[in-house]
Amino acid sequence: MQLNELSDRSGISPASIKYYLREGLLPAGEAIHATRAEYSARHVERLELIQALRRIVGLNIGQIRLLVTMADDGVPRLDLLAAVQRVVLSLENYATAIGGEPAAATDAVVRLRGWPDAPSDARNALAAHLQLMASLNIPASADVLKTYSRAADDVAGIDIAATTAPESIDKLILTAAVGMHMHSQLLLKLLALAQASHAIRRYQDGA
Amino acid sequence: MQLNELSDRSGISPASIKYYLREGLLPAGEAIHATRAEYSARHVERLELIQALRRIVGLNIGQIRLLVTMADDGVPRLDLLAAVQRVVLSLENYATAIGGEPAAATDAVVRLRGWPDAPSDARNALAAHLQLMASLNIPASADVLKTYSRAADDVAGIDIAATTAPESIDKLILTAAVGMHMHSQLLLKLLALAQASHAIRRYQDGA
DNA sequence: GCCTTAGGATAGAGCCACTATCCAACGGTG
DNA sequence: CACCGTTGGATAGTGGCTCTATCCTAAGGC
Repeated sequence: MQLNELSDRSGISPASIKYYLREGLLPAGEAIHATRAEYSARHVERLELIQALRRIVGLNIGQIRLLVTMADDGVPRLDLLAAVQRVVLSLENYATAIGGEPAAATDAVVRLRGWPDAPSDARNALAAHLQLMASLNIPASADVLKTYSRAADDVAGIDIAATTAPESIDKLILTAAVGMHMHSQLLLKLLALAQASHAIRRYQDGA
Repeated sequence: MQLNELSDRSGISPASIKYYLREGLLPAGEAIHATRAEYSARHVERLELIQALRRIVGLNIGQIRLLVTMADDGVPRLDLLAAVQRVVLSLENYATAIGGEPAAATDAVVRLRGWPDAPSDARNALAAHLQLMASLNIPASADVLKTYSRAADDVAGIDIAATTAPESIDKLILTAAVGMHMHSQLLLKLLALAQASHAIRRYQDGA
């Protein structure tokens, strides 16, 4: 198919498709000659992925490019999933190599939960975040960490089954990213409702 | 103090301060005459609030204006806190009045947790989010909701004590918004680490 | 009474994600 | 065989957002 048909099938304007081509999110079609190129179902799928990552998950062009480049380079799926986690859960804005008290608190959480003692983006991000909280005078007590980490452990335990049946790399990224995003947002919404509920109860009992 | 001193004390450029004045985030100083205005400690505090909401929490100008307008209008603190929750936890992008299955699931969660059966932004957002998930073919099972809501309930239970000692309305907004943001991000980081840990264990056991 | 400076208004910058325009080349159609 | 319409490719423009820089007028201090 040619550009116009690709546009019709994906619902994305030709101008935007050209933009994605320029930005390296969408591989070039097979050039028939100077002014014709043939696109395939793979391009439709890629556009669906791009659309979902933009509109639903809210990633920017650079983040999407990172993911699709990894996919096209054929990096191992675990690395790919780690990258998805990094961009979807905003683990990327944290410098590595945090030391001192936050690192110790992070280690304590890992031991408490019996999680494998391996370095990861998530672990760095957690340590960095604890440091940030401390610097803002919002210390996270051991009690808070205990309760939060138990909650996270419980939730992660039932989440993990979701990453199955990847027909294609693009589909894998799509389901992983969208699923991760929606589940984290679900937890946040529930947290909001729980907070509101506790606040109501508290003010009613107090009044 | 005058504009330049306000700028020095807050670390915000005079141009930006003028911008905040124009946008209605910062009340005008007391006009001495046509070309002089006197600013007070209240303005410094307000600028700190604006800065924190922008840089740390990541709110945009419109969201900040909403909060400070409410504060200046003297709305009840509970309403103010609800508004803070709405913008910090992104409850605002959801239309109200969701019905059908998602609303039923939401009601079930409320009953299960023994939360007060009152309408709220959080409740609407939850129902809307469940609807969105269903439409994306990522249904949230009763099991998921049970585990997630228990986690949220636990976390909210220890969070609620944080909202104390508000010396001023601006400080109340600041601590509430920053605290809410940092705690929700903390939970997300822990969730990321938990997910990564479960994934590692799973792949190690499987391999 | 003059010169520096504050305040206020307006316009511009820089980033992002598109979107519209322009142009040369080619293929289908008559 | 010639021509019109469309395609692909490059480039420039748009709109929203958050500032930032410039300009001008009116005062206060010396």
